[in-house]
Parts: sequence; C-alpha cells; structure tokens
Amino acid sequence: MYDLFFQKLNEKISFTAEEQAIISSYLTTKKLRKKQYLLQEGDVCKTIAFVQKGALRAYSVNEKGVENVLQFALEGWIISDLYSFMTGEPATYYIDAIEDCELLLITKAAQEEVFAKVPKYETYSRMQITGAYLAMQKRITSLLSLSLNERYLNFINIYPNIVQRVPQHMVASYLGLTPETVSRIRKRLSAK
Amino acid sequence: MYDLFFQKLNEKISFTAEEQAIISSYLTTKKLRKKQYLLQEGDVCKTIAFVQKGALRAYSVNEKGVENVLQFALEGWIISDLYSFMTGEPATYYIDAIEDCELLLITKAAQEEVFAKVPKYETYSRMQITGAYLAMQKRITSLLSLSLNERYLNFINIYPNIVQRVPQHMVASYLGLTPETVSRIRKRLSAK
DNA sequence: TGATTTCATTGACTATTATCAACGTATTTT
DNA sequence: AAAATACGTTGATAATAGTCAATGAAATCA
Repeated sequence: MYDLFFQKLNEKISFTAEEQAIISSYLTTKKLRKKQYLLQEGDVCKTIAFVQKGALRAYSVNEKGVENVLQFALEGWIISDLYSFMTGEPATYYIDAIEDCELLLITKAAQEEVFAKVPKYETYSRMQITGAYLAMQKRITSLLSLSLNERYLNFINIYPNIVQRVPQHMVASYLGLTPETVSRIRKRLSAK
Repeated sequence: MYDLFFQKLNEKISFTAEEQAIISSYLTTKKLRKKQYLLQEGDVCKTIAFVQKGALRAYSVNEKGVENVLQFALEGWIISDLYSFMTGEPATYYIDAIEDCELLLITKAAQEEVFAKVPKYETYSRMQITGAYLAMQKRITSLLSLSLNERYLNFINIYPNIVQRVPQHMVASYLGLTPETVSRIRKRLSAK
C-alpha cells in the first residue's frame, strides 16, 4: 500500500517494520482527479502530500491573472504550501492535479506525534527538506546565470519525465519564460 | 560569548543551560578579515558558520569569470556550502568576508553528536533549514514574477541592512541584474 | 600622502525577449 | 459527433535590459 513512500524513506534512513507501522497509522490517502485542487489560495494548508501516483503543480496567480508555477511533483515527491502548513496562515498559492493522482497525507499534528514516537522520522524530515533546499538553490543558480537555451536544456536534463507529462506552457512558467519563447527555443534546438 | 547564537536558538525552541553548555562545547570560533575566504571552490566545506559579527557572501564564478551571488549572511545568519557539507563533495562556490567577521563553526561530526545528545537541536536545525527553504522560495517568486523595479524594491524592503553594508554590484548580482541596471533603477526611483 | 584600484554613474547602441495577433491542431465537453 | 476550449506555433513589432566605453569619485594600498 505505502510501498513507494517507505522506499523513499529507506533510501535515506532504514526504518524497522514497527516504525513503519507507527508511521503508517498517521497517514491518510486521497485521490484527486485531473484539474482538481488540493489547495486553494486563502485556505490553510493542513497537510503535506506525498505523491504515490500522478502529477501536480503549485502555482501562484498575480493581480493580472498570470500564473507562476513554483513547483511540480511526480511520484515519490512531496508537495505542500509549507509556509501555510508551518504557520497556519492562509496559503498564498494553489496546488492542483495535472493528472489523476493518488496521495498520502500527513497533518501537522500527526507529523509532530510521529517525530516524538519515531525520532528517526524527524531526521528523515530534516534530510528531505535539506534536499529540497539544495534543489531550489540550483534552480536559483539556473535563473541567475544560464542563458534561456541553457536553462531549458538544464531543465529537460534534470527532469526529462516532467517535460513529457506536463503542458509546455507550465514548463515555460516554471522557467520564467513565455510559452512563445519556449516554443522558439525548442525550434532552435531541433534545428541543430 | 555565544549570546547571539543562543538567542537565535531560543527564539525557536528553549534550551536549558545544560543543553547550551553541551552545544557550546562543540563550537569553535574563527575570525576573518575583510576579503578573506571562508571557503574556496574545490575545497570540501567542513563546517557550517554562524555569523556573530560581520558580513559574508557565497558566490559562484562561471567560465567567463562572472560572479553570481547566491547568498549574503549578516549577524545571526548561517552560511555554508550545504551540498558540500552534506556530501563531502568539493564545493562549487566561494564564501568570503565582505567585512571583518567573527564566526562560530560546527563540523558535521560535531553536529551529529549534538543531534544525538540534544535531540531538540535537531528539531531546531530542521526548523532553521525549513526557514531557509521558504526564504529561497520567496526569492524564486521574486525572480519569476516581479518587474526589475519591484524586485529591487522588494529586496531593500526585506533586507534594508544588506543594502547599506554591501557593495551595489553584489546586490545587483544577487538580483540577477547588471550593476548598470541597478544604478538606473535607483535613479528612476529617486526621481519619484 | 600620493598612486592605484575599485566602484557607481551615465550615454549610445544592440540584442533579446515579451507582447499582440492569427492560425491550425488537439483535447475536452456536452 | 459537434461545438467549444485549450494548446502550441509562427510572424511582426515594441519594450527592455545587456553590452561597451568613458568619467569621476571613493576606497585601498604602498
């Protein structure tokens, strides 16, 4: 049932069967159909979601209605409005399903009980957020120092599976480009 | 001696005097003169540095010799090449002192012993990196969705103290702009 | 203190990408 | 199955920031 979830955990730290049983007891499952929201701006984000199946994105919408994609999540990834989750403040972005999804959810209260009962889970959690921090740092470096061509190439190198499953205009938004520009970059690249 | 350091810790979680004594015993101090390196590209980053006094920056240098500022750190902040620190791989960026600095250092081995002896310190560490992650997320949003004017204004709003202490061309680099562009933005803003 | 280097500003020019609009195709909805 | 919507591509144009170069001021160094 929770195979992928524990596979990911055990890649970083090994958990015993008992520990896994304790953790499991705090998880709930949720299915989302394509285009459904997991979270809407203004709601408080009550859970962190682990993706068992499907694809989601987190995005904000500015005054002019322009969408900015902050994050994608595929199988094995985690997605949440972490600021809202941590503070209880209303969310500043939306999370919705790009494909039909199966998720595992954990609430803040549940997470804290698991931290208390299975300290290794807090270590895992620290390592997980550290990894997310480092990935984000790479993204900033890519935004600051690469040409648009390199930025796109770098992206499809790191996330080949995203490019195949996500509409191009969302990728453009993630990269800070217009859809037209991504289309032209692809054209240039395919000409070579 | 370690006043500022424990002040920062206690803002998030309170530590007893004993706990603070244990943690202290794992810290070392280091002074840096302006322009000295804390870390050079290619070295393994052995420590995380807490800034007691002064200002530093982390930056990478590309093939053309262009510097890209990834991070600033002032009093009370933490700075490190976390990827190198975590993995033991050679650092991909430099850290140097913008002003004379006084630092507290903790090695990876020391950190792990402290995690074992004072579990709360791991909780603190998780919260600290989570905060850094969220700050970085805001920076990405600023890079993706704000006009250059707004980006500069947003920066001086969040970090007024950095603008006063750091050369303008480093701020420009942090914002992904040329020094000329920042100069023109400032001119435009002062005209209003 | 005088010399040297670093830094910020300004102007002229160029390259690049966003914007706007139109079109054809694919996908979704009813 | 037909209609409506969403998506990607292409072209023309405009706006914007980068590049290059020169200057003066400030900070650093010897």
